[in-house]
Amino acid sequence: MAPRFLKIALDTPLNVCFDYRWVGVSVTPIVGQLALVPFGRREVVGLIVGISDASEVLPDKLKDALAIRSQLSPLSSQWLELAVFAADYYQRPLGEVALPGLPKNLRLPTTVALDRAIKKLDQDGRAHDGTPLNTPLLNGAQQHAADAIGSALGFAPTLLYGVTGSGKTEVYLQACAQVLARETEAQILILVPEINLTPQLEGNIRARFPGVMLATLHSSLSEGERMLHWLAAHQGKARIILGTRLAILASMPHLKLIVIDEEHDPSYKQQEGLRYSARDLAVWRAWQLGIPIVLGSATPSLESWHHAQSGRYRLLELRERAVKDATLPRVLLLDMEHDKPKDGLTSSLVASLRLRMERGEQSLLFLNRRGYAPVICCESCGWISNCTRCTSFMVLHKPEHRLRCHHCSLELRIPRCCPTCGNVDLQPLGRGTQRVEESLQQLFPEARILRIDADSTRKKGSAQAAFDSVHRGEVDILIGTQMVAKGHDFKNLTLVGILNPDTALFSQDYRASERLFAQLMQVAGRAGRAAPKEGGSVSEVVIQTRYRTHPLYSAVISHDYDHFATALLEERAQAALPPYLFQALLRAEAPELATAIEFLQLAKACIDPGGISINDPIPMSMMRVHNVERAQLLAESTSRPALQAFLKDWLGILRAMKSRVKWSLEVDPLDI
DNA sequence: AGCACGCCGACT
DNA sequence: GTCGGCGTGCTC
Repeated sequence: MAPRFLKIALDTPLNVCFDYRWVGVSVTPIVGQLALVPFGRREVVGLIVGISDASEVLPDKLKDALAIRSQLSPLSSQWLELAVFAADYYQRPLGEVALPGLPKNLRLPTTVALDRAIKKLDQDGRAHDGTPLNTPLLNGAQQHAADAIGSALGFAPTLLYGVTGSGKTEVYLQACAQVLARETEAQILILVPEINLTPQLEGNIRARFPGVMLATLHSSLSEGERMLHWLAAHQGKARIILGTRLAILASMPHLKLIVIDEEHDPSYKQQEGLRYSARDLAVWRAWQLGIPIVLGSATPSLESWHHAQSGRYRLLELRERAVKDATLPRVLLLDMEHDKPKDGLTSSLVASLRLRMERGEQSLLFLNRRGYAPVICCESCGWISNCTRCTSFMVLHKPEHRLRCHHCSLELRIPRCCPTCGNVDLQPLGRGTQRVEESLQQLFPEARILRIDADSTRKKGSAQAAFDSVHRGEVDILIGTQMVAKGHDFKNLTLVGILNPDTALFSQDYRASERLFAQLMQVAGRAGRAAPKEGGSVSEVVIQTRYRTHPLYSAVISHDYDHFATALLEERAQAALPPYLFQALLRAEAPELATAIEFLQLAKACIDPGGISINDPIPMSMMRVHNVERAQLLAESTSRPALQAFLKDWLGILRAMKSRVKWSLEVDPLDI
């Protein structure tokens, strides 16, 4: 038989596919299969994206492919199209999109792990019975939403806007039940921001659908588990796939519904490597497959809200809390100008905490700043603890007796005296969770206080243990960073105190207020999720602020996302900002800022921008990290296709420049 | 990105 | 005399 030529995508930054000869007779290659090939001096696994009788490559350069992974059914043409779309949209090589999403064990020269996983799945003779167990009764709004989602056919994007505690999860589950019942092979993808924060969801799904196989896909799986779960999804055996953003690139041949929980959450955006938005790719995938997709949130992203307002997405609303008699908490603003805080706590907040203590109820204090103090300073000469490698402060971590840079992880012992003037009196400035914990312990010596932040939960499983002890009622006052804001359903929590949100009000970043609002609503939503007890407290959220008249706080007080979002959208429209504008950010880094800026100037000058507006290069807001200096260049257009076409040409030129400067492009950047 | 080759500094 | 620093060049 004449040799066949395989076009293979490999995981390299080179923006091309590579041709190989296939001379095997017993195996006929198929597009979508994986193949082991020699590449330079190594052997790697690539994806067959084309097969033909001829190759443009000179015959003496061509090598033979070594093996085809024929025990694995080919990835579908639709999955391939998804990878091609993502590669084009984010301007990355196809192989860099298609291959890193596969389990590492699939990309090894040996197939033992694959063969083992296949065997294990073959032995699983589950009935695939989608009948739900113990389905709770929904309220009217929930039932309407579940029916609307569950019965939708074709591409039907829905924004499920439901206040915190309104029972969105139950709506998803009952919509899932309808889809599973209707189509015997249907698969459902449920995306969550971080799997660790929603361990109860996995349990809920298993309990509800004991007859169907559930596969989870997230970054903390072991390689063996990842292989097994990915394969279960690929073979169609897993009918519910629960995962984080990376799961959007899984192979699910019978995908019939996509659910994106907390769709506004920034963790759907990958912040390194291929900087994709799992939410956006999910919408594309639903469109491609012609299936319904639900985006759920109490504080939808402005992008999604905009689509709902314009009618592109269907809007479904849940305005009531699902638990009978549970109401949204009362929100109060504590004016720090009049009630001067001592150790970061106003007297009113302290009184509220005391009240909860007396009634045996739990309180939560939210401060989005870990460590003891964000900086220490010398009062006599003005020295402050700057990081020597970054444009940032070294944060005081008192328990460890260390100064730590949160950007490059540089650690120093706390200096005995000022490095410039020798003064021994170094003072912590500002406060983080550790310092608040210390003050609370002095204020309430008898209280059981627990701090939850990235530092207190470094060990694997310790976050879960901490949350469990809160649920068991072993904690009176919980203090934490945004880790405590999401998802948790604390039944006995009646007070949420928000310590220092003002800094985000006047940020340079135009998305800061959208994020702050979402965060405040989220953490406020931890309070009052159960019906109030006889003689118990009314659930309250208290916000310590110096700007009590700020419209953002007015919106939080009235739980009024609609008006707030509409006002923000109006501002964005007037200022010509996303979602009315599309952006791409070119970043460059070098030992010296000037080198990075120079490169970006060259990048700006090397092309006729046409209708695209290219700003001037500027240093990044965190200019230096780990002794690398960084700058950025923003390209904008009101037309997404125009921007896409421009980027394709631009990247071609930039790649051809072969500059020594390290650069990268981000499409639809979140942080500018 | 890997992984080689290649040409200059301090060490068993 | 070697080990090893990272510049630069290539991968069907």
